[in-house]
Amino acid sequence: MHASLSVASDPRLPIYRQLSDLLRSRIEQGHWAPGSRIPPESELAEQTGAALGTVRRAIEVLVDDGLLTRQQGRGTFVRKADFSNSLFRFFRMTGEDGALLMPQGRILARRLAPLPAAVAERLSLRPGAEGLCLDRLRLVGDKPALLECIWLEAGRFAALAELPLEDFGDLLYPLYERACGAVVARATELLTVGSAGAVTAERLGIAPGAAVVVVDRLAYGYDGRPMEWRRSWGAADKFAYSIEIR
Amino acid sequence: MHASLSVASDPRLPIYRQLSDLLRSRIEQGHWAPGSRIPPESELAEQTGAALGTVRRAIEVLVDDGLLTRQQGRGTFVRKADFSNSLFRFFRMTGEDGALLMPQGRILARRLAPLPAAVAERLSLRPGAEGLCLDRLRLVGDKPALLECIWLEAGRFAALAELPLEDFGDLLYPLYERACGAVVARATELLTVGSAGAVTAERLGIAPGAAVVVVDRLAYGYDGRPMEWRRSWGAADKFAYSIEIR
DNA sequence: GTTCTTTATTCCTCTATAGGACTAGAGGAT
DNA sequence: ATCCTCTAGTCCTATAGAGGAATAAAGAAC
Repeated sequence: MHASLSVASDPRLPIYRQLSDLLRSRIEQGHWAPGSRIPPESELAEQTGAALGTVRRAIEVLVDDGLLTRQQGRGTFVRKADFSNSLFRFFRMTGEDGALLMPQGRILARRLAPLPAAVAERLSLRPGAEGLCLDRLRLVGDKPALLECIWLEAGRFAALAELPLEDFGDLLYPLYERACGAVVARATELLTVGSAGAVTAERLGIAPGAAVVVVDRLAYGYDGRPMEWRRSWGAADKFAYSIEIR
Repeated sequence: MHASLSVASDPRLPIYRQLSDLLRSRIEQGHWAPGSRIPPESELAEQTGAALGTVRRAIEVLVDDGLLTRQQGRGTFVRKADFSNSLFRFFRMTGEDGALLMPQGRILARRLAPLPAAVAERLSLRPGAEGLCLDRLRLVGDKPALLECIWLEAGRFAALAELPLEDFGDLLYPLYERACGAVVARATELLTVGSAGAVTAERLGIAPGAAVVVVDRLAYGYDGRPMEWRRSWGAADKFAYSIEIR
């Protein structure tokens, strides 16, 4: 327990809680990089003075929270978020034959502009701060599937303002990491239903006024701070989402 | 471990897994009723010959699965599912002042009829088996919010075919339990978007052809068998659903 | 009668320890 | 080269036991 544990946690909390808070802060502050292995349980136990079982319990909390993954015989790793299939979470995007198709991403427009007030607030930036806005179309098998409007902080993502549009590739989050050192840890999404405006409809290849599902996403880094805000539109007739409740 | 554990589980599995399988089967077979307390950990440990920590681990599995809840100082209980706020999971249903309102349920129609093939399949019943169908309107503050079409197996829910429509009350699942001894343990839901037909639109008080969110729900009992199928329609402009992803 | 104390029961936290299972890599046998 | 064996490192399973915390109910004190 002692020295290393007294960092910030409430000492009235159980040791395993204090320990998991400690590990969590190490991860959030980038002390352990995403994808890397954290020290073995035995070492953590020795360092912190807690019993092995207590360390395991602390790690379990973070595994349940999705921050760590364990692999027997290999170690415990800081989890890298994987959004590669997030398109398929809500939309049925298969070809005529039912086969899964790799979605493509195409940047339609890019511009620097002051962040809209609502976006700035969600990104925890001051209103009017400079932002980078990307209009993006995602295609599945050459058919438009999703239209996206993405806002980023201009300063942190300056590299993207210069990059040729052809070099953006099909996935943005790996690009953020490569070009700007920004790693997405988690995101929240809000789903609503609306109707397509003229431009949206044209780009998606649907009738103006047709129902669309709108997904607002706020993506956070490992430091817990919001990083990207995006709004996506998809044809409602392609939408399907299943959940388990109890 | 021994005697009591050898029931069905694969003996190559860890003891805590075998134990959780055993407890699960006890619950699913109604050996321990929903809401009731299961024997204390110490007693289970003694009965099964496993160590206390192993029993706790087994119970933990079922707690994570939502079958049990623990209460320090009181005991461990078979969880009763609570669907009372499931309406609010997907729809913003507040009054003009933003206050939450208690939803009402009103049965519009009831009839005995052969189950449609698709419904019979989902309920694991033979096609053409006799079913009980309920058309139900859910209101929030006197305004129509959700239209539901519910299918049940006629035999098991015979009591509902006789009950005066006024006596159904606002919540169905407690009624199933009172009148038919059928307890809902969990459910799966599938969300899609469609447009309102003439009848649906009229009953929901929206324009014909307006977008609606369709929720198909299949509810299961503690024995793991499907019990009720229902399809709900709600105005799409009231729909909002948020999730956390990582 | 109300309030406080005590006690029994139950789940929770933590320690300590031992052996098993899985992975990766080094080194030897064929 | 390929396959096998061995070893070290790591997480996983299981045991035993001590004391803490929350609950509920019985009994004592006022």
